[in-house]
Amino acid sequence: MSLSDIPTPRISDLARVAAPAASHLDGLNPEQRRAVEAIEGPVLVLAGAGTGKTRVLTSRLAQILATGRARPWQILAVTFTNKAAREMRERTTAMVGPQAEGLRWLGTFHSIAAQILRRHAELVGMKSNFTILDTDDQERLIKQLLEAENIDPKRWTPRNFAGLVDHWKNRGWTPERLPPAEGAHFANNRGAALYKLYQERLRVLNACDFGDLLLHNITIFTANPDVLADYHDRFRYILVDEYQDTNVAQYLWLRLLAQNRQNICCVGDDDQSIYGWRGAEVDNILRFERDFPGAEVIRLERNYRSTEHILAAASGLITANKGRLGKTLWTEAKGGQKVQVRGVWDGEAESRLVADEIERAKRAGRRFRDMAILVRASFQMRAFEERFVLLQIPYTVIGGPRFFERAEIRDAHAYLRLIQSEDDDLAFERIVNVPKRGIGDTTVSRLLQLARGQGLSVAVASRALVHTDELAARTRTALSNFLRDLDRWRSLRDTTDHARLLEMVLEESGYTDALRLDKGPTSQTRLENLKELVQSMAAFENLQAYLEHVSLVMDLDRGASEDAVQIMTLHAAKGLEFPLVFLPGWEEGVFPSQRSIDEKGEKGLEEERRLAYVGITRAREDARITFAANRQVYGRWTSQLPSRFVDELPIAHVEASSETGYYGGGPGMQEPKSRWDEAPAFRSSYDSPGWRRAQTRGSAGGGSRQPVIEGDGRLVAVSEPSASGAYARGDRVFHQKFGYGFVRAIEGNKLTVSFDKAGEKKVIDSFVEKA
DNA sequence: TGTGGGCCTATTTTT
DNA sequence: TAGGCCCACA
Repeated sequence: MSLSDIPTPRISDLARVAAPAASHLDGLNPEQRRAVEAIEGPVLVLAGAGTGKTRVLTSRLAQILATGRARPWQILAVTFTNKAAREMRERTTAMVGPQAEGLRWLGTFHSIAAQILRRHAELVGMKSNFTILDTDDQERLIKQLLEAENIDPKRWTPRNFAGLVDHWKNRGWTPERLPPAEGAHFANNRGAALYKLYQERLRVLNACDFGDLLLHNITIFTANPDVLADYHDRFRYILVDEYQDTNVAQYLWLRLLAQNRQNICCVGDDDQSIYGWRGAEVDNILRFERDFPGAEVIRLERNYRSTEHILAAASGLITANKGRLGKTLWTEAKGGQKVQVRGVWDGEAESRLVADEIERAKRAGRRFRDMAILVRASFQMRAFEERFVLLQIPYTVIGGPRFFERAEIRDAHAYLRLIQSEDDDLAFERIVNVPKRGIGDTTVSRLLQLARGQGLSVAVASRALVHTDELAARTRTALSNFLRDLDRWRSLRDTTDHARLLEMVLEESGYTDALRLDKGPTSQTRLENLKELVQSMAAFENLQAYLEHVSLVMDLDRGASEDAVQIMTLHAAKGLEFPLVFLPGWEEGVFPSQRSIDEKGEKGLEEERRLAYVGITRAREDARITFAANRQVYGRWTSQLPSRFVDELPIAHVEASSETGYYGGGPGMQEPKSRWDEAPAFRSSYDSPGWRRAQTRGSAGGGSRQPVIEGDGRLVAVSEPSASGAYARGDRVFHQKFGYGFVRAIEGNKLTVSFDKAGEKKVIDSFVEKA
């Protein structure tokens, strides 16, 4: 949520802001005010998109503090992202002043759970300086485990297993509590045993993964009532953001903490639950009232973001979902632009259209940064990027490979981790031979073996080994040099500034030299990334604090404030808003994603629909949906049907038009129905809802009936044998993609056409028309 | 220890 | 189509 959730202040409001008295209540609408003032007892705030959710949360914090019900450190306020936590802190500070600094239990689920776990680590057999593994470490650890257990890593990938473990932990299942059927999912019923082994390895490494943070908390609370009672005493009020995204483990954690005082306030929107695939349980929000009897449910339905048509279009779409708590958003911003829906010939035409409109909007005075392109999947981004580069439209891709996940950053962190804790085997393995120092895989696996056998960490085992004749002389020297360097760096740790220390390490280890010598195209960027890393460290007190930060805060606030069009996935767009939003790729299979439907059926489809809802509601003034008849996916041309979501938009709030539109795809392809420049032609698509078409397609006989054309226009799979014979050799024809040409040969429904510009191509007859 | 070729796989990803 | 990964080979 952003500042614009707040209704635009009037002059009178501004005057009032100056007065300190209870200003956090000013300008709230009645429902918001109720949500802020209902402090005691369980409260569920159903906050629709753009209804001022963050405002309510922060005002509520302010209210609790202002009424003296609790001191800042007696409030637990949890969010999912660091960004949300930061924003809540900032906005609360703006309301109540420095008092907000004391909100030491305001943070993400994971960071708060980590703090709690550090205090009681010994209760689950860990030391309080445990390492938090990220997914990469996790997968490498699992890989070793699977290798040791002789499990075919091709058939059963580490990633698979990591995913399963994550899923189990999200559901609150420790190895002991894992339902027997679950273990059967991996490596012929060995899942449960492997899970146990994995947890044992973690314990030996004094490490835990993200899922463990919550899970260990739950174990501690359940097994130690006194500890839990201590937190009951401490946390007088609990606030939860984005409650619809909580998984079972988070839910259990919250319930344990809230069970005594019942002062829990959860804010969320069931219609914006889009993380089911990551373990989020919409059920948590749906059954809040059962879990917390006597809970007050408050609906925020007044939207301050979007115009009437946008809101109505989104609301209409989402009504197709079952099992909603139900909200009806309304706004005072009447009128405005209808949601535009356009069909285009292919992905290229789509990017061309969007780029054109962006340029037009820019000329009309809109800033680039006020426009966003929200895609379902990142492969859709490329077409836009290419087009933008060509036209020199500035853009930024939000998300994508993240800073802390880059190899060079992780290498640097591995050095730091190893300096911080000698026992960090994963860090040791990562950089023992990076840069190359002649300690090959053979040596490393021998070290590992030795360490395992003696129950030592690899570093300690190595230390012993360099004094024996076990290793070849050259390897031994290399290893002992490496250990010596490590010792030296470690001895400097407490006296040297940590940023400076990293600089030294990178230089002295030869890491930067190796990069400088590397002629690869990315080495320059990587050096710059490292430089940036060193700079970012300055903000932290010491190495320990820094490392804690990077393991939990995988985002670096990097100034992306230039005026550029924003490209991102729909997921990444949640919580954001833009005056003008483009929603491309509304095609069956792309959006809704085929895979979601295949894997989760109706549930998956509903989540996709919520994603569509999130997409539309990001727009303040203007939402523009497009779908293409043809698209290149993984190098093959496929033809697409318009998304069923297009059909589900209430027609009164939609404006359908087409420039190059070609309603291509399924049965409709049979007759060269050509263009449908006029809206009426488009409307006919509403008469036969997309889903019905999709079903027809699915059941209309074996196999794919979609025409699939190779990149060169060669047909590899045809739909119906269509009305050919309409063409003869020498006919002049027009093709949407290739332009004008003459028919050279006819083979069933395939025409060989010599195009004026594009040369000779084979095309399906229904893709051309007589010129 | 480095490299080239063949093979495989392809959503979404708060921590 | 394209990028990543593994293995074989030098």
